[in-house]
Amino acid sequence: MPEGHTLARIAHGLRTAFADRPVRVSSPQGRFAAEAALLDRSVLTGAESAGKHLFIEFVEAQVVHVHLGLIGGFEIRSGPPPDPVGQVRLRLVGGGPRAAAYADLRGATRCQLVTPDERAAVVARLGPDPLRSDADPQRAWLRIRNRPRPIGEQLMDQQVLAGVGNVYRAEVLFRQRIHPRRTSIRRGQFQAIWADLVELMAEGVRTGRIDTVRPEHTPQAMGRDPRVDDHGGEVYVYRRHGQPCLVCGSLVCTELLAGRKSYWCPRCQRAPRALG
DNA sequence: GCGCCATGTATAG
DNA sequence: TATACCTGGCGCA
Repeated sequence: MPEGHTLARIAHGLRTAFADRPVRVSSPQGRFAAEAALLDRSVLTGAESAGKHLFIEFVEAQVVHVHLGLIGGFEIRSGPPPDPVGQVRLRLVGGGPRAAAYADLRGATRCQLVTPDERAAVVARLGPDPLRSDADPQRAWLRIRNRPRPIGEQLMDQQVLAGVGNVYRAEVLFRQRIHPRRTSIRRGQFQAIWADLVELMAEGVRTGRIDTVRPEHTPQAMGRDPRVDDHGGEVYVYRRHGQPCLVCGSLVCTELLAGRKSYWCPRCQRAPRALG
């Protein structure tokens, strides 16, 4: 379940559980075993996310670069570690006897030791991250303005915006009433998208979920039976293909865009004229 | 139990 | 553009 907010939460969780103390590092599954042995018992100094990337920092500028891909997960729990379940690529165990904690990484597409230069190169390739207070949205806007591609494609491009995935793409475009295949959006529209992402993703970091439905559109507020929506009303269009729009009742559409299913409401998000 | 799909990306053609 | 990779949950027998 990894969009940018998930990685930010993981980074925070790792800092809280392990920072400034030696940790046991292992790879029960084996694919990270040699590197884990090098890091074992060294002090974990920090953890930081950049978009959907995670960097776990150890003493002496040793950094583990993690990318969860589509299906990876990093589970952080308090208490003593149980026997590993499934394919645990990386396990961290720390804390004293009074505050034991462990973290298990599974299914990641990337987990490797990197140099500071390699880390910097990864970050340099990313567009501004709405979760970072020092992000410069102007960089994203210039890129979007100069390359007339569908906005639904641009939002998924990590070189344009870092941390946005398929859920936030669908939801922010719905909230801003912009069709995913619209090209050449106006500056004001981009500013609204950015501001909305800043708010939605920060909320995602706080709650660990993606909730995008405004209070006035919840099933209760609309006088609708909450049970009709199997997502519990937290999203407007994501994965709601063929179901009625929470605002106007039109059936939600879907189409492949940038290799992923894009969702939109045909009435609330007017199609660009070029599409007929 | 099986097959499909998934909040992602890299690489081949 | 298509496919490979990684794991878990779901719908459907």
